[in-house]
Amino acid sequence: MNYQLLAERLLPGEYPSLASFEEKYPPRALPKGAEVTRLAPSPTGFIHLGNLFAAIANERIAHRSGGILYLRIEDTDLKRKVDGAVEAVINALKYFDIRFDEGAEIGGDETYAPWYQRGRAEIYRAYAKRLIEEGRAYPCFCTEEELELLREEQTKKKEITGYYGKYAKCRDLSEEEIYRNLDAGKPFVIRLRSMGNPENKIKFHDEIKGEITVTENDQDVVILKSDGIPTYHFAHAIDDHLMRTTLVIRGEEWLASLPIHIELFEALGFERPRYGHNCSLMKQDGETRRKLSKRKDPELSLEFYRKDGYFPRAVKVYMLTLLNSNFEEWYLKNPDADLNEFPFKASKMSKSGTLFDLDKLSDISKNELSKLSAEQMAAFLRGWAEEFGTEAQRGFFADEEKMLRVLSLCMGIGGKKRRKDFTTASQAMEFIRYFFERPAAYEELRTESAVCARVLKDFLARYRYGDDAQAWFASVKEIAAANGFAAEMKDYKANPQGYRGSVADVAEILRIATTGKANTPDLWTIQQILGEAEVRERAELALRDLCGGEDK
RNA sequence: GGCCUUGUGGUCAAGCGGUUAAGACGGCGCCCUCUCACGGCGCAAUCCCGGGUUCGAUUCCCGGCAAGGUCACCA
Repeated sequence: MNYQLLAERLLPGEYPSLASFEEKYPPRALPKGAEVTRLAPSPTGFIHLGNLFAAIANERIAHRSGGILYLRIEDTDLKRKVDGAVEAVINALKYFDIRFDEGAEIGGDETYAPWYQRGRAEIYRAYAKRLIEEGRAYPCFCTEEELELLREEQTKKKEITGYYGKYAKCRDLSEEEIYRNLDAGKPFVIRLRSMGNPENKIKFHDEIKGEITVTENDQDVVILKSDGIPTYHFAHAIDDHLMRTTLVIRGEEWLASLPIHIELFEALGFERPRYGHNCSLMKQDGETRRKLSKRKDPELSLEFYRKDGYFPRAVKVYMLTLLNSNFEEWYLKNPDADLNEFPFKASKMSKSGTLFDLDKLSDISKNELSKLSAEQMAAFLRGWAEEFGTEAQRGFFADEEKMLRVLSLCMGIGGKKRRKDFTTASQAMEFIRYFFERPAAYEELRTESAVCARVLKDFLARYRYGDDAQAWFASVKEIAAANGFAAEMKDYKANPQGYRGSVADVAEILRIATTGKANTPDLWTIQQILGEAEVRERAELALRDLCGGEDK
């Protein structure tokens, strides 16, 4: 068979020589050891935790080594295209401090452009043409229906499904048959003529998993679809070679197609990049666990974290602790270090799927947020409120000075110990709400309401706004004593039967009256922030609404 | 079903022939001048199973089992 002629018939016209591509996209002039990594999403615009997970690994490895991280868009499937998706991806990642050096919509060095695969059609076809000329690729005229039938037949016979060996009908079509089909105008795809044998096992070094064995590929995979656009596999081999990628960190789901890629690189005569296949994020689903799915699991979406107001650095720290097992220890020792100083290593990446743990994330969030100054916290909350908060919540920021005092109190700024009350912006806004709105409801009291009423009346009679914390608490003790409560905790503990309760119960009454809640930071400070008139007002209100206005 | 990967407390995990089998999150208990938060102390809880190899296996080998991934003209 004259492959030369066939190639010309299949992909007519002049294509740039393969050598010219090598020239146009030369090896990168980077210092030794510098890694070139990439992110290659399809333009659905949906970027999720799994993407972020891989993105952080790629970014860290590239930049730790003095290399390059670039963004390539795999838009070979039109069905997946969504407008504005690329910008969405870039912005979402920027939020987590992941920046590209070059790539689609990035600017930077354009030597290796175009970054959209649709813009590289000529390149793929040129290589496909060469493969046809060499007899390593051939046209296939099978329809999708035929392939479907084949699959059913194979399944029924319990044989391996796919287009290979004796099942590859078009692999050995005669020259005559090929041209007859072509003349009839039948659509065709280009398939690789695989030379592999699945009996052969290949040892392979994976940067994350270590030594693994893979089976040789024997599938005559499609490399060019009937519209002349390459499949992922073919585009991957060509792009990562021409863009001079040194290390491909990608999801574990690609491990199964590694044999195809190995054969493709070999057929094309390219040196392979190194690979690292990282585990996926899992979720507990009843008895079993499964890969986080974008349809079922809202927490997979990055949007979920933005809406809830998770602090970006916290999410990043959490990802890092999952990504590198020694990160947590390092971070404990260097709590204030720049995250980029951590010596990230692909070999420290986990081999097995990890269950996503919201509790852990919350804990990290509390710690991260507690490191902020009141000003930083206010800025973070305001940013969140402007985008996701209610009108009322935005109103909290009207009095900036008050907001700063509130945050300082809730974060323990100025005290001996930092408080850690906040996990997310939405939770924090709810937490500080009583500073800005009167209680709409009261948490349950341990003390009967008639007694509460007396305590509140006493409080109203004795409250002096000018009292310092000590004097204030002394008067709370007096109120306690006057109403049959133990003024000293020790006394109460020594003789619980002898009292109606302790000063703690009295404090609870006052706390719930002024905030509606049983648990808050220091009450005296809260009252200082609220102001005398407001404190009295709330006590009166509580007397009426909480205690039914009971007198005596 | 074939192939590949993975199997240490509830979760993330150190460990890589001899350890009281780290640490973190979560849970529980106690302490900490009024609650909460913070902090401190403590408790419970783990080497998937079965065979080998070895004086000795969580660690090495084999075989099971389980979980996950993948088998498209999607990436």
